[in-house]
This record gives sequence, C-alpha cells and structure tokens, in this order.
Amino acid sequence: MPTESTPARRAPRADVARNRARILEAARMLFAERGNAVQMHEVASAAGVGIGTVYRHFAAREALIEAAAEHRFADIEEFAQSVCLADTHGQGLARYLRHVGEVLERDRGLTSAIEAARGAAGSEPRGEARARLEEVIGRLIERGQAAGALRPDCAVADVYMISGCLSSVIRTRSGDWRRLLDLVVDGLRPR
Amino acid sequence: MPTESTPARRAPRADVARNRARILEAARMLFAERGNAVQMHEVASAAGVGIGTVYRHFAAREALIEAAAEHRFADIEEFAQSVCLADTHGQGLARYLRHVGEVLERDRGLTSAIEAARGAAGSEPRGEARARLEEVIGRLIERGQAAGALRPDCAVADVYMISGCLSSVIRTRSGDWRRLLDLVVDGLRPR
DNA sequence: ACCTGAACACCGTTCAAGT
DNA sequence: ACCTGAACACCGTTCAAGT
Repeated sequence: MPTESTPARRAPRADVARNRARILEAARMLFAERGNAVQMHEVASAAGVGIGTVYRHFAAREALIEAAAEHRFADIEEFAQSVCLADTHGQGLARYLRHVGEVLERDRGLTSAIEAARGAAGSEPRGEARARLEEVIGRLIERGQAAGALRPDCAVADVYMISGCLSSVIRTRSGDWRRLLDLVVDGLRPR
Repeated sequence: MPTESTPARRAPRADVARNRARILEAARMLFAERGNAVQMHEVASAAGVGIGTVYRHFAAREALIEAAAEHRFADIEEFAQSVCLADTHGQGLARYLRHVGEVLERDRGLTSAIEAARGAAGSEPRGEARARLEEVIGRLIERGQAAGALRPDCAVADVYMISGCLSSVIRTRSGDWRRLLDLVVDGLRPR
C-alpha cells in the first residue's frame, strides 16, 4: 500500500525540491550582483534548468524576487526578537531600524530588484511574516515609550514608512542612510 | 537675403516646435493618469504624430519623462525663491519641503514614472536647474541656522535625501508623507 | 530637414511535446 | 507529475522611404 493517504499534500519529490532550491540560489546570487537587470532566462541557465521549470515553481518574475527576499524577513524578525527581549533601555527601536538599514545595504542588488518589481507596493513583508513582525515592532515601541525614549504617538506605521525611506536612500544612493536614521530617530524622541 | 546668419542654431520651424509641444503635452497627461504604464506608441498617437517623431525629439523614454518633469523643478525653484525671500523666521526650509511633498503628490503618476525610469539615480534635478536650486536651498539653511531653528550640521545633501524619501513614500503609498515631514523637521531642530 | 510606420530586438511568459 | 525549449506577446527603438 502507499505510505500515506492523507488529503494533505505530500512532500515534493527530491528532484523537484532540489530544482526549486537551485533556482532560488541562482536568483539570489544574480540579483545580488546585478539587481533588477537579471533576466529570467539567466536564472534558468544559472540554475541548470529550463525556463519552463522556473515558471513552474514561480508564477512570475515578481514571485521569484519575493521568494528570494524571504530570507531577509526571517533575518530581520529574528533580530527584532532578540533586540526586543534583550534591550534594557528604550533603544530597541533605533537598533531595529539600524539593522534594517544594514540588511538592505548588505544586498543592495536585491533591494533594488524588490523595489523595481513591486510597482506601487513598498518593500514590506507580506502575509504572516508581516503579522509576526508587526507584533514585535509594536512591543519595541511600547518599551521605548515606557522608557520615555519615544514619542507617545509613535506607531508601527511610522516604522514601516521609515524602513521604506531607508530602502529608497540605499537603493538610489541618494544620501547617507545612517544620517537619515539619526534625523528620524531624533524626530521620534518625546517633546 | 536670409534674415540671420549667426552660427548659433536658428529657431526651429513652427511645425517642429508644435510637434514637440504636443508630444510633451500628451506625455504629461498620460503620465499623470497612468504613471509608468504608458507606452511610447500611446504618447505618439495621443500627440497625433508618428512614433519616429517622438524619438526625433526625445532620444529615449527616459528623456521624455525627464522633459515632462521639468515643469516641476521650475515650480519648485520659483517657490523656493519666494519662500527664501519672504520668510521672516527660520521656517523657510520646512515650508520648502512641504511644497516639494505637495508637488510630488499632486502628480503622483509622473512621480512614479520618474522613479521607475531612473534605475539608480534619485528624483533630483540635473544640470543647471540643480545648481540654481542648490544655491537657494543653501540660503534657506543658512537663514534657518541663523534663526536658531536648524541644526548647525544641516546640509543641502540632507534636503535632497529627504526629498527622495518624500517621493518614495508618496509613490509607494507606504505612509503619510506629512507625518514623515513632521518627524524629519523635528529631527532637524537644534539640540 | 523632418515625418512616417513597418520592422527589429529584447525579454517575460506560455504550451505542446517529451520523459 | 514534472521538465524542456521553441514560440509567442509586448513594447522600446531603428531606419528606409516619403514629403
């Protein structure tokens, strides 16, 4: 008899999973090097698969970029968790934003691919990753406010907006993102 | 004899100038409505000319967008001049930035076309328009500092960076640009 | 000189055929 | 089921022919 008969989808065949992993790995390397200039055909040949296989795994170019960016949100969320738990004074939010800048800067190519692929939307996480992040950011804000280090009206929306600005400055090289961070963090202080 | 024989280029024929004006007018209307989604063929047919004529006047899509955006810099510079001359206290720079936001918001379609067309560059003016603007912004900063309303280390680069952030927030609708302005202007105050 | 638009080039995406 | 790659579609740009 077959090993399992649950209605839930079974684990993918090994070669299918490996193809997917190869495509993602190739995409991450190429986007890191050349940003939004990489073509779908390049990703396919770098991954050693046919172009059709890329589209079997990722419905469109944007979906591939989105998937390649998922690492980031995991990284950022993990850092936020540790900052949120470890911070003793009210500086958690500032450290969070600095880390966001560092992650966006470290892989500027992917940052610009994301921004270019999403027509109107910002560079925020989607779905449940977003919900989890929102929860952590909310807690960082509460702690900052409790410590008297943050304006009472500081909100999660501010943090997303500022992240988008960091992304924009880094992507366009229109200035020094650490300087922007200084200005904005200053603006977030009470009084 | 011909009216003039200077080596300087003569005035363009009337129909050529009219074609150029029609193309720009069509481009401005279309970009305002549909942002970066407008196609070169659409611009041509909306202007009532062949596609080749569009390319005779503007070497590439980006050049057309750049030209369509020139109005903006004239608008902004004029406002900066009047603010610079009229402001009594140190609020000139804040009013300047608010006006930039209003201009970018008023024609969001063009704003996003500009950002999408320029791969890496920001949404700053180029050439001599930039030089003139820089001069005025520099004076606004000096006056703000003299009035004790601005940090001593505030620089023209900060203003360009902030303008780029306003553009990003407005384009991606990732937040309330007036809120961003409040935060940043607060961060630019001394102490 | 300038205008026209058919044609080309490029690249994202599809789909019939193969395994 | 999944893979392949030739072919299609779309759109920016060019250029030979016309005025």
